[in-house]
Amino acid sequence: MLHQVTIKDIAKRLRISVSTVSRALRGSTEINASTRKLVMEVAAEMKYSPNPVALSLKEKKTRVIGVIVQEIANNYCSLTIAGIEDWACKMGYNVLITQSHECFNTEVANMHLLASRRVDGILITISNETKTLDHVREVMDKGIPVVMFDRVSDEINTHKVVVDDYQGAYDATRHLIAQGHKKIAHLTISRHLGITQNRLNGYLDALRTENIRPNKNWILFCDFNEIANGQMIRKLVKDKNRPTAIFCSVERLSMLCLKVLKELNIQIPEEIALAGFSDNPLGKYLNPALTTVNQPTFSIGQKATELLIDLIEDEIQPEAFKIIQLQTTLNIRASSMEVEKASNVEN
Amino acid sequence: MLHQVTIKDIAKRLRISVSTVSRALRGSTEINASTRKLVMEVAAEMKYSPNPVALSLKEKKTRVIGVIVQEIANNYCSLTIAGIEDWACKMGYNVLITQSHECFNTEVANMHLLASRRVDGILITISNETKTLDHVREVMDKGIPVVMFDRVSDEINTHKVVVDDYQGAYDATRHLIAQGHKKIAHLTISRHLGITQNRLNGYLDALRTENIRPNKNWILFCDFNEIANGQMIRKLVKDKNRPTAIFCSVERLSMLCLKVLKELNIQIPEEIALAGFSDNPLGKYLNPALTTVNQPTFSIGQKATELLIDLIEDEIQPEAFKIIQLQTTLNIRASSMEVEKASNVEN
DNA sequence: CTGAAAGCGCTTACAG
DNA sequence: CTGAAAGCGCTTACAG
Repeated sequence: MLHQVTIKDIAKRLRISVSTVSRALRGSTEINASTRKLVMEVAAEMKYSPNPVALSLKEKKTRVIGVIVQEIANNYCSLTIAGIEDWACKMGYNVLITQSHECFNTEVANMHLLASRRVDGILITISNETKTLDHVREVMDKGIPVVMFDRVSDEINTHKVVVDDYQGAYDATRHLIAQGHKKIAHLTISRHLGITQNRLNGYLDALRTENIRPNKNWILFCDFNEIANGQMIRKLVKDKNRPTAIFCSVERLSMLCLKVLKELNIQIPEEIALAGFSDNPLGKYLNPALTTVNQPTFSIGQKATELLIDLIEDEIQPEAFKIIQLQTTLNIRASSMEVEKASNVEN
Repeated sequence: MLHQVTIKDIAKRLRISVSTVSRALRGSTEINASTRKLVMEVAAEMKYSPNPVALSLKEKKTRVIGVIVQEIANNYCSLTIAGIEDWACKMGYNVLITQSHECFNTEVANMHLLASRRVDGILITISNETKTLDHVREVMDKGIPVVMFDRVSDEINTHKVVVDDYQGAYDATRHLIAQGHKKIAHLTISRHLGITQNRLNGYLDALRTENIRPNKNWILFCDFNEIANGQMIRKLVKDKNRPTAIFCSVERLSMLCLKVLKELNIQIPEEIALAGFSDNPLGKYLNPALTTVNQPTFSIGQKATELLIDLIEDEIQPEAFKIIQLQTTLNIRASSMEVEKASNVEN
């Protein structure tokens, strides 16, 4: 790299000390106005820009926020990241993104990486595999604030930003019931994740309101083995006593359902209706258009970042941590509508 | 932030000098093996991790790569970013992502931000609005290497990674012709972008092979005003002499076409066939499943990062810069298939 | 109002 | 083999 201009260069040029240059640049009041003007002019002329690395070393602040998500290329994640970037940028912070790829060990390694990079704070949504939270406690003990979003954990005492998973699942299930369904299956992910429990409870409570007894065989906990998942779904829908509707807790499973049902030539929604959590803007163009519970992903990112920067910059720590719960919205589309209604579908 | 342990702490604990600690940690050969062992043990015990900020200041290297994309939440961008992260991570670099939001001024500001953050190199795909490249030249003149990907510019002499836009457009258009179409429209973006020109040329040359005269009214240059774009499309397809197929140069326009055609109750592909560049994994689930030209986005990110790190780390600059051209693949689906064929469609 | 000095955490040429 | 010193770019308490 060629030489970047430093305050030393400005000082030399003006034959004054670096202290004076520094003070002039920072707008210190104890500097002679004319000196200040001179320094500013020369700085502009030489295209001086302060070296943040030097500042970081001095201040022990990097103005960098570390983020751990599952997968950048995942639509949900990238929308959240956009929200994070948005708020961070406004507040003069930069963002360092890492991915766990849903692997616990990678998540732990990322935590250490971010801490060693001396980020000012960390935003995390935990992996599917994560069951212990020592790695999170460890960085918090080092004094690095952490805010959890989306997939959070009760074991960690800090600010959290989630969507109202319970309500979202409840609304979707109530909708399926309103369409006449009583035999509703639920496809979900790791049993031990908070969002799994909350969405499951929303589903169960919705059934309960209509005195529908849940069928254990219709609640499927899936993992990341798409082939095995596909077989579970195939078994579910080929059974004599099969459900007439399926509610999926994540987009990935909705898509897999769509695929399997098409392969088996099962009509949606005539034979089996479909609804699921998803934020993909293409959802409405699917075949059939998919009924989705949408999450305010961009806002989640923004809000989590706002809370984190508060923790970073506030002298006094809050006596109580906040749990922000954002509302989901239900988008009813062809995949779950009674057939006669489906003809005048939204686009 | 609480106190993070430094080499000074280790030195104090062992009553030796920081120089010795530093050398032991770095595995210098001129250190007594037993001293070295001791230092390593204490460092591990105290959970020492070197402060990269101090190193950056000394080495004038941050091991951070800056990236400028249009929009993180855009599927194409996030896939590329995943590839960038992948390679950077392997090489021990971190990535700082910024977004131009397709705005020239923001792109320039991001360029300055990244330079002032002292990134070791920059990866950029230019905005829709970008017509002058002085901001790119400026950072390169400061000694910060730049690699361009996707939307590149002839005016800048550096490594570039692109897909074979010409061939991708050519293949898609040839396919439409093979399906019996002669009246093929082309929807594209800013006229002055390289990718626009290349895709347009691929389209035109494909028509030429069959002696089909291009119709100027069927080549639409769109911008970001979705309403105006929608009206252009509506006008196109409501015309008496309308095309029987539309080839879109970007996903956004394919989706808009889909929307407009559905609104007008025009059957796809029976009345108008559709094909377009897109990498959305949901493409095959669309209604109808969309014929797409797919780009190897992940590889683009990886390759661009590889070339950038070469520029950063190699002592001698290459005498000639490379232009890497990656191949697209055509995925033929229901939106462009002759109806009788469409019945046994892939899923 | 201005300057010399110390210090942030680390490395390394120079002495010994 | 080990240590004291200088330096990366900057800020700021201390003197004057």
